[in-house]
Amino acid sequence: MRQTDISGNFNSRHSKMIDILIQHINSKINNKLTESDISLLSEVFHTKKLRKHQYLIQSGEVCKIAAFVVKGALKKYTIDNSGKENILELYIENWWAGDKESFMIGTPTPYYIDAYEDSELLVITKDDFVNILSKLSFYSELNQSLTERQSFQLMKRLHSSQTFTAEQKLDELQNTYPEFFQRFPKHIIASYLGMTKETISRIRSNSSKK
Amino acid sequence: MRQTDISGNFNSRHSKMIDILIQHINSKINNKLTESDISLLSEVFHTKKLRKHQYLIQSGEVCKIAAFVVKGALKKYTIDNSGKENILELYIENWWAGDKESFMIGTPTPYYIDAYEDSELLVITKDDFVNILSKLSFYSELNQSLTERQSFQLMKRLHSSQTFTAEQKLDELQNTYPEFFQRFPKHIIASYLGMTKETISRIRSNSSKK
DNA sequence: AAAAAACGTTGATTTAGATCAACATTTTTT
DNA sequence: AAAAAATGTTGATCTAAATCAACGTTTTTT
Repeated sequence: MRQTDISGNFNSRHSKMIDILIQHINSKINNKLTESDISLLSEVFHTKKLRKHQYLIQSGEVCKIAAFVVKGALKKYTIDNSGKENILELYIENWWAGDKESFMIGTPTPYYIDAYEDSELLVITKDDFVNILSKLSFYSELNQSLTERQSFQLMKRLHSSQTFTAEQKLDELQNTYPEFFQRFPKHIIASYLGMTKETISRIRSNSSKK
Repeated sequence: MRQTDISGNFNSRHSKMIDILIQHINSKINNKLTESDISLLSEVFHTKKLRKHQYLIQSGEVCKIAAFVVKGALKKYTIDNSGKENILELYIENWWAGDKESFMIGTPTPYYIDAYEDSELLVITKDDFVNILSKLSFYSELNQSLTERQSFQLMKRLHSSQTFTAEQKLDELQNTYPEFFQRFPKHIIASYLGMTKETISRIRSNSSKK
C-alpha cells in the first residue's frame, strides 16, 4: 500500500482515499495501474466531504463532476410535481456517483444527488476528465467495464420493475444488495423500488408470520 | 458507396447489407472505417434471414451471436410462469439484437428473441468477435458509444416505469420512438411498456375525446 | 433534558390498472 | 373462398398497492 504521496502535496487522508480508488480500479482492469497512472490519479482526484443532506448535484445544473464514494451513502432522485422524491440510485462505498449523461453530453441533469450519511468522495472535474483521465491507457477498459455492468443491472431492474410484485422486488433487492437494507431506512428503499414504505412494512409483517 | 466486395466471396445482398452496417458504425465513431476494417467486417459478419416467429435466441441458451438488424423487426422477452410474454426490447432497422450479458460473460440468457416480421440480419459469432472484431481499432469507441447510449435509455425507461402513469408512459414512447407505433401492434407495445392492451385501448379512446 | 425530526407500523379507504369475457374487424394461411 | 389467427375495442369486475391518517418509538438537534 502507498504510504505517502510522492509529490508531497497531499495529506495522508487523501493518500488513503486514493489507495482505495486504486484498489477499485485495479479490480476492474487486466493490467495493474502503473506508478505514473497513480501519480496522475492523485493529482486529478481531489477529496470532497459532504454532510448529511448536502447536495452533490441539483436538478437543472450540468453535472461537471464524477465522484467516487470512499465513505458514506448517497441517493440520486427526481422530485415530481407533488414534491415526492423518486429515488433512482443509491450509492455507498466503492460506487460512482453522478449523472453520466449530463457529464458526458453536457445536458442539464434532471436529478438531485445528496448525501444520506456524512460522506467522503474523490471528485474529478470535467476538464481534468477530458484532458487527463480519459486519455490514460486504462480508462477505456475501466469505463467499458463499469458502463456494461451498469447497463446489465438496469436491464434487470427494469424487468423486475415491470413484472415483479412488490414482494418479489423486495426479495430480489435483499438478495442483490443486502447492504442497502442495513444502510438505508425503509422509506428510501421503498422509493428506490418504486413502492411505498407502508407496502414494505406490510410485506415484512406478513412474511415474518410465515 | 461500396458496390462489390473486393474478395468476390459475397453476393450483392451481403454487400449492400455490409454497406448499411458501415454507415451505422461510421455514424458512431470519429474516424471513418478504413478499407481494411471494412474488408474484415465483410468477412466476420454473415447474413441471416429470420421468418416471422422464428427465434434468434431462446431462454436457457448461451447467446453466441451478436446481430445487427438490416431489415425487419424483432422482440426480446421473458416468459413468466403463467406463460405471459414480458417484452424488454424491440428492435428494428439499425438496432443491435442479442443478450450482451450472456454473450460477453457466457451465462445462460433468460430471454427469447424472435422475429416479429421477416428479418435480415448481419450476425457475428462469439469467436469472430473475440478474435477479430474486438481487436479492431474502432471497436472500443463503437462499443462505448452503444453501451453508454443503452445505459442512458435504460435509466430513463426505469424512471418512467416507476413514476409515470400508463398515459404518460404511452406519451413518452410516442415521442421517443414513434416508429415503434407504426411497426408493432398494440399488445406488443403494451407489454414493452409493462401494461395491457386494454389499458392502451382505453387511453387512446379517452385522449381522442379531448 | 426537552423538543423536533425521522422512522416504522397499522387500519380504513381509494384507485389505477389488471383480469375476464365477449365481440367486431382485419390479416394471414390453407 | 373459407377458415384460422391476429388485432383492437368495450364492459364488468377484481385486486395490488397507493393514499390518508393516526400513533408509538427511536434518533437527532438544540
